[in-house]
Amino acid sequence: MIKITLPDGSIKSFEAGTTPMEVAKSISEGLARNIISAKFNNKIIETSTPIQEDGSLVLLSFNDNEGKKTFWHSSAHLMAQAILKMYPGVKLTIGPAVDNGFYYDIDFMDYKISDADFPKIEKKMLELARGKHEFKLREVSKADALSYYKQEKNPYKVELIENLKDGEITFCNHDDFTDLCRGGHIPNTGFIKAVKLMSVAGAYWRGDEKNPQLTRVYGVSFPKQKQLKEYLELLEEAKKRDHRKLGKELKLFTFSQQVGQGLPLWLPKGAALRERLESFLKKAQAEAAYDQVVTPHIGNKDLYVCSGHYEKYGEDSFQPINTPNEGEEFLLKPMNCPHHCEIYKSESWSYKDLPVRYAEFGTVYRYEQSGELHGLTRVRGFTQDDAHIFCTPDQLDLEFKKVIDLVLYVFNSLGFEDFTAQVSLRDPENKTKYIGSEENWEKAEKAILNAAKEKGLKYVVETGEAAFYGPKLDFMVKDALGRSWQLGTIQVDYNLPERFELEYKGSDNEMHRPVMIHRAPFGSMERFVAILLEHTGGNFPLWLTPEQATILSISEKYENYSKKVLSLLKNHEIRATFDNRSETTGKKIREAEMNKVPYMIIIGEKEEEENSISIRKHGGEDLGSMPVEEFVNRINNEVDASLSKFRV
RNA sequence: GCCGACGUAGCUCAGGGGUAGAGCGCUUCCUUGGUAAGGAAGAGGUCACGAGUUCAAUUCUCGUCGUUGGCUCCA
Repeated sequence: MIKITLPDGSIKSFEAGTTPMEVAKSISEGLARNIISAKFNNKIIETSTPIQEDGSLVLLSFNDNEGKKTFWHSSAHLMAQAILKMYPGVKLTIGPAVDNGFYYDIDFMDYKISDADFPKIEKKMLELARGKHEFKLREVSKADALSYYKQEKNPYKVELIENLKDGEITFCNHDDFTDLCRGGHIPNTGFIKAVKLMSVAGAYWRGDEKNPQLTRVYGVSFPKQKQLKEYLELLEEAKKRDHRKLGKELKLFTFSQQVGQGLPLWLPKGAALRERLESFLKKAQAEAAYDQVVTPHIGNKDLYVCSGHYEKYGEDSFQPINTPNEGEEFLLKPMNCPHHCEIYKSESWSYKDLPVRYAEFGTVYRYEQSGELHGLTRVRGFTQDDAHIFCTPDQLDLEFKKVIDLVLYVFNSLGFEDFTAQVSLRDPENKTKYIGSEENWEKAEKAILNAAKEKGLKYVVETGEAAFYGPKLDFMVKDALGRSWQLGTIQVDYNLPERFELEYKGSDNEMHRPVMIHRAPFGSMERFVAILLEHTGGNFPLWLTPEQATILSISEKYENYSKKVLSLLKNHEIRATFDNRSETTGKKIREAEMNKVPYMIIIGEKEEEENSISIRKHGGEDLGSMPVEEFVNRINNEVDASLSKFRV
């Protein structure tokens, strides 16, 4: 007999060789119908895998993340089977589950495939799925595995097998289909009731561009048709929130081929919104004793040679600007930090002066690969809400915490509630590739971990993910649709102070090297606005939104009174407009709704007589009529409630 | 940069070897209206650009540029 520990802590005895499915049946038939795989001692196994020893067992359904993964991985097998039947001779490579489904990388040889072929592949998959073919995992010897794939003329699988150990190689069969696979499958293909192929894309064998290019087919599948429908609706919703679409509709920004790809043009509304964000942060930074600096958009190439950026990124950057002076070269600024280092160097410092905090909304230019450009989230010219803090190693701890406070303040003010942090530390196995003393790294890593803990951040630690010049803390926010985005970053840097030979005089009358902190709560203004757009769906917080209120007059007769109201609002610094076109009220309301204006002010005969205004909120709520003063107070209160002052 | 898809009016998109359509927007006129589209008329396009095939190309082929989904990259 073996003892199985279930997630609720209960321990049950079973005969050795019992399968997870039998365990499920012993609990309830309903459970047995729903489980699609299992996890035994933290290893994913099939529901039919006999268990031979004591251990803990988790039964997985499609609702569990790991269950989903096995479901999607199994679907990849099914897709491969369908594709192999329709395109005989294609070479399969790998077919894993990913966060939103699965893919299979296939060498299609001479076949061409496009999304027009998807419906018939989907049909074939469902047809095959209905056969309820069991997924059967079996061990094969390395020699047999190799000879099987050599005979199949599949060099990719052969390469994969060559890197595996004999005795650890398993094949998975279902129906007439065989695949190299380590396992973790659903019981049979019949569970797959809905499939949708999403896209084809090129992908290199093993992710290396020197290798042959394969065709990656992405798909998603579900146990119920209804779930597929819901998923597709979610995608539709995401599409509606796409910042590129909203940016166009709300007239925030645009691009022009004439100007150049990846170079955003901010339209008046977008520019004003961005400035509002900037002054919001400037105010907080002033409170936190940052000094604003301004540096030029270009710098002598030697500056970036000194910083090391030229060596590392020069090749892929905008090419140097030459001048009539022989040998003189300038670069478009790819980073603000070298400039700030030079500002630091312009005077001598005592430990009593530190920390020094230089902040700049610095526009930088990077020649991102053309295929990587994407709306405002990946561009070639963007403005960082950059700042560099020069401090003594002893001040690092406190400074880091202060930066976290600032980042949290920014997130709170903008309604990002669901975020996580990632602490990136050194690779303990390979400490030689990092610059800076052991002692300082220890200090910095401890400082970050302490700060994260003390500030109550939800964080994960990634060892080996630190930059060569220092550890860092990145913030990932989730938008309204649960998608994760990296925003703010705080990085410790030992490298630049070294390269620029930055110094301060310590209390011991000796010169010492300061530590630098790079930080950007927004990351970049472009990226941040994009994410904010997707997060809010274009319904910005009142303090930020381009148009807080719009006056809709019932007819031209009320134009004078409307204008009077408009100027009253403007006197109170409320961003209001007046729609005095000769359109019906219904139409004006519809357009204001689509432009996502938070408050609509309706003015007609009644309002003019009463010397009041009627308010409709975005979304349809009728707030009735009120004096202008009351409305002004309402707006101010709402802004104040969402936007607290930053205090250190 | 690489692979696939796409590029038609300011915007969203239909069409298709015989040289172009809708809705919205815009202009003018009528209408003066009460909480998500009032009516009419009009202007607006070398069908991304360049070459090729063809009697004829916006349509087919190739190339370029751009957009887009991925891959690789991201100071």
